[in-house]
Amino acid sequence: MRKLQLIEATLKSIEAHGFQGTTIVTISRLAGMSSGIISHYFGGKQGVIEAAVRHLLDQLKQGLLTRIAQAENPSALERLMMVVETNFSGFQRSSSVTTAWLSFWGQATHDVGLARLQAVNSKRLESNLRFSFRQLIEDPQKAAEAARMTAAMIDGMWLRSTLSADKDRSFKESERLCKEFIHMQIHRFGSLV
Amino acid sequence: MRKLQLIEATLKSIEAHGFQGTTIVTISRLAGMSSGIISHYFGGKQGVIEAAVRHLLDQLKQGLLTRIAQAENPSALERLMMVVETNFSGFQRSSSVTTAWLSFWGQATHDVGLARLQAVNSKRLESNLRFSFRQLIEDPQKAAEAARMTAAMIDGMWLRSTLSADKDRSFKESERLCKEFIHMQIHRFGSLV
Amino acid sequence: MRKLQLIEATLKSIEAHGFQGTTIVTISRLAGMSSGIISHYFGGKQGVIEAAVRHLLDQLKQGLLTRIAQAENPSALERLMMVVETNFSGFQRSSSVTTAWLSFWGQATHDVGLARLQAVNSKRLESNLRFSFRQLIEDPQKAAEAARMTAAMIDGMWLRSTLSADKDRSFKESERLCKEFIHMQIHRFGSLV
Amino acid sequence: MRKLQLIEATLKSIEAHGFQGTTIVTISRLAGMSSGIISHYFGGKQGVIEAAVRHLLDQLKQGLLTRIAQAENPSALERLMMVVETNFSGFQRSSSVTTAWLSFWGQATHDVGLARLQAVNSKRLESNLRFSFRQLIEDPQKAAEAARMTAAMIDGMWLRSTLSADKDRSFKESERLCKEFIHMQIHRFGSLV
DNA sequence: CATGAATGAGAATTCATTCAT
DNA sequence: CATGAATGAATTCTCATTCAT
Repeated sequence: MRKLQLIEATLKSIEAHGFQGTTIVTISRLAGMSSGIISHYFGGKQGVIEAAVRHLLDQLKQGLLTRIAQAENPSALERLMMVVETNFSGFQRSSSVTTAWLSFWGQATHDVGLARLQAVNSKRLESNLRFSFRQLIEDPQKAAEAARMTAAMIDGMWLRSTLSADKDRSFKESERLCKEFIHMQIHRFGSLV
Repeated sequence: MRKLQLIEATLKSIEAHGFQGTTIVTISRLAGMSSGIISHYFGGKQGVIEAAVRHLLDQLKQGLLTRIAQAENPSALERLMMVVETNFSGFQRSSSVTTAWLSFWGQATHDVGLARLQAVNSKRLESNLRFSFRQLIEDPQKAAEAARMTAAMIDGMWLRSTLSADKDRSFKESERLCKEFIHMQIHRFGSLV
Repeated sequence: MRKLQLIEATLKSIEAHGFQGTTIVTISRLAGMSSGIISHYFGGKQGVIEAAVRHLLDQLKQGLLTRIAQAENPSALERLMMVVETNFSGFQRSSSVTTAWLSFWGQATHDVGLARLQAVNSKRLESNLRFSFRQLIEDPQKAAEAARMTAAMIDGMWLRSTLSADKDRSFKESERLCKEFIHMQIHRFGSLV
Repeated sequence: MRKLQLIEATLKSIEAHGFQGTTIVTISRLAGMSSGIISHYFGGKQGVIEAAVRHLLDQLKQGLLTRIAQAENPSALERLMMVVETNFSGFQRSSSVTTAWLSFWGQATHDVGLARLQAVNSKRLESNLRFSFRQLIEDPQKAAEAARMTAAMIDGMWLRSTLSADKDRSFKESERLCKEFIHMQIHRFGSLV
């Protein structure tokens, strides 16, 4: 309840003031609460930041699960498309989220807690892709490679879009190219289709 | 001379203490100089940070130019390989540089100076790739797309390697896969070879 | 409450360390509070300085009002004496106040905020005097001149006393001479008495 | 030579940047010299400030002496007028000088060196006036009082003019009123004319 | 439980002084 | 003699954390 409001206020603050400019006061004011509440609920500033990262990761995970659940018995190819769509969903495109992601990456190298979370997320993306590719590409080696490349393509496209001037257009084009890349992979190596 | 030493100290400090933990004191101490020297040479902390980014961008630019100059009359394909090699060179893999890059990306969204530098760099990579792809792929649309995808692949692979546990292995594999991806593109669309 | 304590500490600090030697630390220490409190209450050092000036001006204004209120239906001449007495009252003679006034004058030429406050105060003294002189001197031109000269006499006497070695004696003598000067004026031009 | 240039630069700097904003760099830049030169010639910042005060006092002293020398055998009344004229001369009205005077007064209470210089100057003005008044007013007590009041009137008028919005007009009027005040004194007490 | 006033350590910046050239 | 690069102490301001109400 209040925790979630504070997490959302944290993302908003990072969007509005940047990671450096985000203080306990900017967060609590955006949440319409007192500054003391953050230490009370999260133990400190560090705590609410980590909680916000966890929230982003969870949104990504839940986004894919929801998509899969809504489709009935999706094919492997459909699942791959869903992975892409999830990573380029409106939520992941939103200013507050993109700015936060970038900041978190920068912090991750010096915060073991964030680093661990980041590693889990990174591996999950690749593993999700590999799972589906394996059903389409016979050679496990080739499937793993396809997953690895697709993961990089998704992250790279997302990164370049986030940092581009015309984000909306760029995100749209990125999603298209990622999907095309997946088809390219299957076309080349696929033998099980 | 002294300016370069301070820039290198800045990168070292970001590696050692993180972007947030980097202060004028950590930088000047690593450079073996007084704290006042930074304001004297760069006008302030902001100044030395921007100078450090410019330095990284310049290293990337010079790295490619040097590579091209050393080869005599490199083919378009060779040039593409050189772009990849430059982005995965030892310098770009070094801890101080990778941590700095990540931090800079995080800052770029709230610092117009850094944002501009980042935009220039991003466009240069894509434009370098497009230039070479155009000599190998007849359809300019396809060549542009190949450049765009390759740029994302390079950035994504670099990002994932930087954040991975076994960076060395990951960087090596990343370079291989990026090159393979270029070949894949030319194999599919190439008609001018 | 706390604001007033800080203002008094500011005056004490200027007395003890001079205007230049007065820092946020000397003020807060004299007030027995933390240094951060000044930014919290006054927005910064500049703020507490301006508040202190306002306080001095207010004391001067209230000093006269109180004096007038205590007397019942004072005559114009009595009011003129009260103006003099107020400007040479114990408060205005106190070290912390005299040092502060001198410093403020020095600052006023380069601080628009202080300059405005100083102008208000200067005009109030002259206008108070003019009001009473008009009831004693028929010619308004002469009354205005008397006010102007008396204001200068008061400021000049106060200034010279403040900077003199034997302040106490000098202030006493100054008050006497200022009053004598007023009588001199009325004796010369007065026609309404 | 160089010393004088630095003193003039000091006054210019106080005019341009205020007393607080005046640094060794602003002074030396205005003098077109290096920053080190000040320590070399005056031993430090404090030194050049004191030298500047001495310069102002000297200008005031010399101003009167020159005026007296130019007139041949001036009468006591003429000498009194000259004292007033000297204190309201163009030099004493100039921005760089007025700002400096005010700053010096503020400093004098916490700098024994400046305090001594200020005392000398203050006494000289009164003593100059007393010398002439004694030739016009028989009662030495009355003559001393006239000198004391005139000195205060001059300082007060100068102070109020310096701090007023329309300095030029105010200085002119001040000079007139000070002279009128002197005549008023002689008219009242004078018996030797 | 929630608030927000108060603390004080830490940061960037300024600047008088020094000293090698 | 003169310079100005380098130093580092001092200052202001920020802000995470604490705690009495």
